[in-house]
Order: sequence, then C-alpha cells, then structure tokens
Amino acid sequence: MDHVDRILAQWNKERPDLDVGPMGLIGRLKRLHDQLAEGLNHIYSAHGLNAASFDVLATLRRSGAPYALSPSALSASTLVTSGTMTNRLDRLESAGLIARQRNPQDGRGFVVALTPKGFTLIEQVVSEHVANQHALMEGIPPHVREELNAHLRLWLSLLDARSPSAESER
Amino acid sequence: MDHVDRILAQWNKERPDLDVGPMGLIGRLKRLHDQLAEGLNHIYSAHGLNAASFDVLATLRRSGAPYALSPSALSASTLVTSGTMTNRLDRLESAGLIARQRNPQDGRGFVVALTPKGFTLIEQVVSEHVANQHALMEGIPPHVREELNAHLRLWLSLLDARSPSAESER
DNA sequence: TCCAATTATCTTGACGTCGAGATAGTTGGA
DNA sequence: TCCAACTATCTCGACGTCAAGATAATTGGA
Repeated sequence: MDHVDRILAQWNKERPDLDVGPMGLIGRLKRLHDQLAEGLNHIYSAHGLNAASFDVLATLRRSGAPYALSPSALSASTLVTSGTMTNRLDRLESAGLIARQRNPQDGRGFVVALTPKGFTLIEQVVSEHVANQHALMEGIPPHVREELNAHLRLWLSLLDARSPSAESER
Repeated sequence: MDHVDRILAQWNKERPDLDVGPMGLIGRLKRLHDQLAEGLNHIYSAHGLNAASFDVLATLRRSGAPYALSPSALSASTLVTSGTMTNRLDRLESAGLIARQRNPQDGRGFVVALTPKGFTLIEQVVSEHVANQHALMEGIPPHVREELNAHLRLWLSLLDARSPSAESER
C-alpha cells in the first residue's frame, strides 16, 4: 500500500466508473522518476552542479575531443530550447567550466567548449554519477532489469510512433 | 537505436571503463516520463489547466464530499512545499475553481473547497484524463503491464526503504 | 551585386517550484 | 493568567524553463 495505491483506492471509492489501471502504472512511473531525480541530484550538488549543468557538461564530454559543440547542437542534443541553453551556458561560463568562442566559419554562431577545469570536473562527476546509478538499482535482479528495459523501450517506441514530434530515431 | 542508445554508444566510445547499463534504464525511464507528461498535458490545457492545477483539483475531488481540505493537507498530498501550494491556490481561486474560507476551528488556517464550477470541471477533466491514460498505453499487452507494474513497484520500494525522506507507507 | 529569406543566438516576460523567513494564531504548562 | 514554543499559511528572492520576438550574419537567386 504505497502513495499510488492510496490514490487509486480513493478514486475507486469516488468514481467506481473509472478504470484506473493505467493511472497506477503511470503514477508509479512518475514517482520513480522523481525519486531517481532526487537520488541523482546528490552527486550533482556535491560538485556545485545540478541536472541542467551536468547535462551540458556531459554532452560536451561524450561528444569526444575537442569537447566542443555549438549552442544549437547542444540544445538539440539535450532537448531544451535555445533560450534555456543560453541561460545554462551563461551560468557555466561564469563558473569557468565552459568557454564561448565565435565560430570563425560562421559569424552568427559560437562554439562552446569545455575548459580544462570543466573537463576535469565532468570527468570526475561522470564516474561518480555512473556509480550512483548502479547504487540506485541495487537489489534489482538482472532479469528484472532486462524486462524493464525491454518494456520501457517498447512503450517509448509506441509513443514516439504516435507523436510526430521530436525523435526521428534510426 | 533510439536517443538513449546513441548516448550510451558515445559513452562506450569515450569512457569504455564505465558500465552504463543502469544509465540506459534510468535514461529511458526519464524519456518515457517526459513523453507521458506531454501526453497528459494535452487534456489539461484543453480545459485551461496544467499538471499543477489538475493535481490540486483532482486531490480535492477524490478526497470525497465536501471536497475540502486545508492547504497543509493539500501540500502533503501533492508533495509540494507550502509556498508552491499558496501559488497554486492563488491561481485556482482567481479562476473561480476553488474557494478559501477561514477555518472556524483554527484561526490560523484555511479550508480550501471546490466551487460548483470547479467540481463540474474536474469531474469532466478526470474522465477525459483517465481515457487519455488508457490511450497512452494502447498497444501494450496485459502481461507487459503486469510485469511493468510489479517491477516499478519493486524498484520504488527499494528506493523508499533507503531514503529516510518522505513516504512512510502503510 | 543585392536583398529577401533563412539561420544562430540572445533577450524578455511569464510560469512553477523551492527554501528560508515573516506573520498571525494556538496551546500547554508554570 | 501568561508566555514560550509550536503551527498554518503566506511572502520573497532565486532558479530553470518556455514561447515569442529581437538582433546579427549568411546565403541563394534575380
């Protein structure tokens, strides 16, 4: 009897006409998402970061040398708007973790690169982050992980197929 | 090969020392969460609501007659801070969907109740919301739903057991 | 060569959320 | 009866995000 079960019980009493099966699943997924976000945040904040700044630094790091991308490429990769990316970059720049240089090939644009300080930091934080993710899944048996992964992938693909929005796949 | 797979492939190339299995699962869960949130939002916004206001109205509705709770009870139920609840209630009150009355039993507090307009609205929106949730799971076979539900419940219980934070259960 | 259309990025204003602190009212014990 | 401690709610300031629009530079075709 968790938080979600209590909500379903209330609906069953108040609106017995509704089949709230999907609500249970979706609700539990949301709760899990929130708990995981909180768990991940511990590592970020221990290094003066948050999910937004980690997201940018990690994207630059995993893009490979020279660890530089345009703001447009970054916002496309991280699925946020250009305004949001401007804000993130402003903060990371004043923290000295990234540097913006004008793109010599295209005067309209910039190239955003990890500074040595930014590289060193993200290298460390990513290691801790991955270890933390392992810890957050501790106790979940391998076959459960496999099924979860397969089921989430299926659900995601069904939704992506229906929403003509982002995510072209391939 | 979806968005998550591409990220994992980059990490495997750049940091082959890291085991990013859990990252795949957690990443996919986050993507799914975001897609579902977007899907749910369609119904909310069609009625001038968003997730925050729906959350409050639905909590009042499923609490049963007389559809009234204190701001504290509401923020506890919806897992947001008191400041956030004040903001939500301000907006719902100016929209005429809820009414705040001083609590006659305790001069410090208020009682927040659905107005007739608020009740009629949430009654309709909840019906559409539940139908929408069914639609968002269309194509997922029954046994997958059962396994997903069981697995998410397990994961959630493991996390709750470890974080002494909210969620006392029972 | 020019310029209208396009593109890259930043700016602005509105939200929603949080944490910390302020305000007002209640309560239990000396 | 008083008042220190507690409680309910609101206020304030800082973030992070988005949508829409502004600014500046590039580009392709007449």
